[in-house]
Amino acid sequence: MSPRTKKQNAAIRERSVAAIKDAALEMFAKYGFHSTSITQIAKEAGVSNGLMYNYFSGKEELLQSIIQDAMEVNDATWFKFLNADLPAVEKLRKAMDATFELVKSNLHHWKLLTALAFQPDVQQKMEALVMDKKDFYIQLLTGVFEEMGFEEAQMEVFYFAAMVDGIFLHYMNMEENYPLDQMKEMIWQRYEKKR
Amino acid sequence: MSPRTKKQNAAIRERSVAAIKDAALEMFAKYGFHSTSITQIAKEAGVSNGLMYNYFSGKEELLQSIIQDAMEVNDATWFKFLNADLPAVEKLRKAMDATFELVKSNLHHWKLLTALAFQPDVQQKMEALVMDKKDFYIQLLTGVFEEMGFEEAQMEVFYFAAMVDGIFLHYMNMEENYPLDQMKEMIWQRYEKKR
Amino acid sequence: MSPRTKKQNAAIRERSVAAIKDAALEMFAKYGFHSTSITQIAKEAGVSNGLMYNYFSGKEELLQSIIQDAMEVNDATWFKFLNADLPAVEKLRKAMDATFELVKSNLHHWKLLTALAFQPDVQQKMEALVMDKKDFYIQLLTGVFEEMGFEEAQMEVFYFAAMVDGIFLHYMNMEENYPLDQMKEMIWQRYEKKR
Amino acid sequence: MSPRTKKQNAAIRERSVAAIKDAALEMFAKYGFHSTSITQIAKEAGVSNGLMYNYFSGKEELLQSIIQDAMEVNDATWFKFLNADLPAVEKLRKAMDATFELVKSNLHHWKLLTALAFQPDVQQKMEALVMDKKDFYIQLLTGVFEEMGFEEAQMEVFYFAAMVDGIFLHYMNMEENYPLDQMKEMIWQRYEKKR
DNA sequence: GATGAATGAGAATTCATTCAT
DNA sequence: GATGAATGAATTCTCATTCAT
Repeated sequence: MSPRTKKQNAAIRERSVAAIKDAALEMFAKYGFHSTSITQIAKEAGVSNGLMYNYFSGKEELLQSIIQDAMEVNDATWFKFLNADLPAVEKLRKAMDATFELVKSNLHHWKLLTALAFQPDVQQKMEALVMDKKDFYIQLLTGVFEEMGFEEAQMEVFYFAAMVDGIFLHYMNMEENYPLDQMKEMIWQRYEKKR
Repeated sequence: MSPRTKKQNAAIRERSVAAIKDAALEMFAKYGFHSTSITQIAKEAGVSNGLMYNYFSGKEELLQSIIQDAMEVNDATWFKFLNADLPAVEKLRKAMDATFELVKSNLHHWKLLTALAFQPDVQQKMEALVMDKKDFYIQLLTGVFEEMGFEEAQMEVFYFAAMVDGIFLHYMNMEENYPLDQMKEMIWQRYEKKR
Repeated sequence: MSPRTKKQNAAIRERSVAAIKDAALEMFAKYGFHSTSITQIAKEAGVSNGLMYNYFSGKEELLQSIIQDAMEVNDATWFKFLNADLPAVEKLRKAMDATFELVKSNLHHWKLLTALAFQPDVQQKMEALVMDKKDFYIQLLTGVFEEMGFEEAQMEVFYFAAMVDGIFLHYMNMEENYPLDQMKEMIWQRYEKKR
Repeated sequence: MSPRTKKQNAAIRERSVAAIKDAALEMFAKYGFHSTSITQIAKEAGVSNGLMYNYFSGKEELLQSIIQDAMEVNDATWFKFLNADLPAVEKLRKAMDATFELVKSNLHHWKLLTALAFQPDVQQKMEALVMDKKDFYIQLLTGVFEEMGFEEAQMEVFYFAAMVDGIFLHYMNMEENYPLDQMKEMIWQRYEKKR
C-alpha cells in the first residue's frame, strides 16, 4: 500500500494517454471527429469518461495532439531522407519510397489527417502548424529539384506534390484495390532519367 | 381573394428551396457540415427555422440534395466533352479545360464535395451514388487513352485522375496563390505529343 | 360567374365541416388526439391545411365539437327511451338495447370518447359538459329503478352503470372477439325478474 | 479521493431512477403522457433534463418501464391469492379484496394504466405485454369459477371482470365520491351464496 | 490517478397557427 | 370559401464537460 513512485505514475499516465489517443484516432478516422463522442472513445480505450480531461483540456486538444503526433512521424521521415548526404535523385527516391511506406502502414493516420485538412472548422486550427512546415518543405524540395536540373524547380515541387497527394487521395478511397506501387513508378519515370 | 395559382406557388417554393440550398452550401463549405446548424442556415437564407423541413426531411437530405446538384453539373460537363465527335486528344483537352473552369468557378461546391468525400459518416451515403459514376468514367477515359495509343490505358486513367485531383486538392487549400493554370499545362505536356 | 347564393355557400360550408370532422374523428380514434396532426386531418379530409381554422378556432375546438356531436346522439337515444310512457322494466330494456346498438355501430365515437375521458388534459375541458348530464341521468335512472322496486335505487344505478361501462370497456379492447350480446343478457338476468 | 464503490454508485443510480419514475408517473397521470414534457418531469424530480437519458433511451422507454412496474405489482397480488390453497370462493374473495385495496392505494398507477390502455398510439406497445397476461388470468379465473360450480365459467369470468373494471372506471372518475366498498359488496352478493 | 453520475447548453425537429393571395 | 407557404415556440434528445468521491 505504499504510494506509487514517480516513475510508476509516469508509466501509468503514459499508458492511459496512449490508450485514449489510439482509441480516438481509430474512431475519428472511422466515424469522423464530430460523430465520435467522448463516451465512445472512453469505452473503446477501456477507461472512464472523465479520464481524458486529466490529460487534455478537451476533445479538441486531444485531436490536436493526435495531429501533432502524426506530423512528427512524417517529419522525421522526410527530414531524414531529404537531408541525407546523397545525390538529389537518390534523396528524392528514398524520401518517396519512405513516404509511400508511411502512408501504406499508417492509413488511419493519413485518412484522418486528410479528412481534417478538409474540415473547415478544424482546418483553421491546423493552419498555423502546417503553414510553416509547408514552406520549409517547399524550400527543401526546391533545392532537390534544382540540383536535379529543373529550370522551374518550384513548379516542379508543386507538380510532384500534386501527383503524390492525388495518388494518396485515390488510394485512401480505394485502398487495396488501388495500384499504389504502379502509380509510384509512373511518377518515377519522370525523374529517373535525371539520374 | 382567390388562392395562389399553381405556377405562383411553384415559383415561391423554388425560390425558397434555392435560398436554403445556397445558404447551406455556403456554410457547409465554410464551417463544415456538423458545425453548421439549421438555425444558422435559416438565418443566412433569410427564412424561418422550420421552413427547411417543408422541403427536406432533415439536415441530411438537404446535404444529399446539394451533393446531387453538384454532381449533375460535373456530369454534364464531362459527358459533353468526352462524348464529342472529336479526336481523342481534343476530347481530353476540352474535358480537362472544362473541368478546370468548373472547379475554378465553383470552388465552394468542390471544397464541400471533397471535404465530404473524407468524412466517413457522410461518405457511406455518397458511396452508392459515386461508385457507379466512377466506373463509368473510368471506362470512358480508358477508351480515350487507348485511342491516344497508350498501352496501359487504364493505368493512365488512374495516373491522369491522380494528377488532376492532386492539383485540385492543393488549389482548394491555397486558392489564388496556387499556379493552377501552369499545373494544368504541366499535365498537358504528357499528352500533347500524342496529338 | 355569378356569386354563390347563401344557400349554396351554406351547403359548401357544411360539406367541408363534415369532411373535417369525419376525418378528425377517424384519426383521433385511430392514433390519439395528440398524435394526430392538423396536416394529417386535412389530407384525410381532402382539404387544405388552413381550412379548419375557418370553422374552428383551433384543434381543441374541433375536438370539443366532435365530442358534443357524439354526446348528442347518445342523449337523444337515452332520453327517448327512458322518458317513454312504458313500465320501468321495459324502459330499461329498451334503453339498454338501444345503447348497445349505439356502441356497436359507433365504435369509433365511443373509443374516442372513452379514451378522452381518461386523458387528464382533455378531461377537464369535458368535465363541465359531462357533469350536468351525469347527474341528470342518475336522477332519471334512479326513478326507473325505484319504480322497479329497488330499495337502494341509487346504488343500483351505480351498479348498473358500472356493469354496462365495464362491458363496453372490454368490448372496445377485444372488439369482435367479445361476447357482447351474452354479456348484455347476463346483466339483464338481474332485472328481468322485476318484470 | 478514491472513486465511489460499486455499491455506492448503484444506490445513487437507484435513487435517481426512482425519482424520475415517481415524478413521471405523477405527471403522466395528472396531465397525460403527451402533455407532460421531459423538462417538467426533470424539474419535478429535482434532476437535470439530461439525466433521464442516462437511464432510459427516451420518453417512451420511461413510460414502458413505469407500465411494467405497475403490472408487476398487480401480478404479484393476483397470483398470490388465486394460487393460494383455499376453497375457490375464498380465493376469489381474497383476490378481489386485494385488488380493491391495490387500486385504492395506487390510484395514480391505475389511472395512468387505464388512460394508456385507451391511447391508441401507446396501446400497440402495451399489447404484447398485456395479451399474454390476459389469457393467463382468464384461464386461472375460469378454473376458480368452475370450482365454484358455474356452468359457463368463462362467461362468468368476462362478466366478473366487466363488473370490476366498470367499478374501477367510475371510481377513477369520481374518486372519493364513489361508493367503492358498497359496489364491491354488490358484486359479492352474486358469489357469496356459492360458499 | 480514476471513476461515472450529473449537468445544461445547444441541436434537430415538429406542428399548430397565421395570412397573403 | 379555400389554399398552402411560412412561421416560431416548444419539445426531445445529445454530448462535452464537471466534480464529488
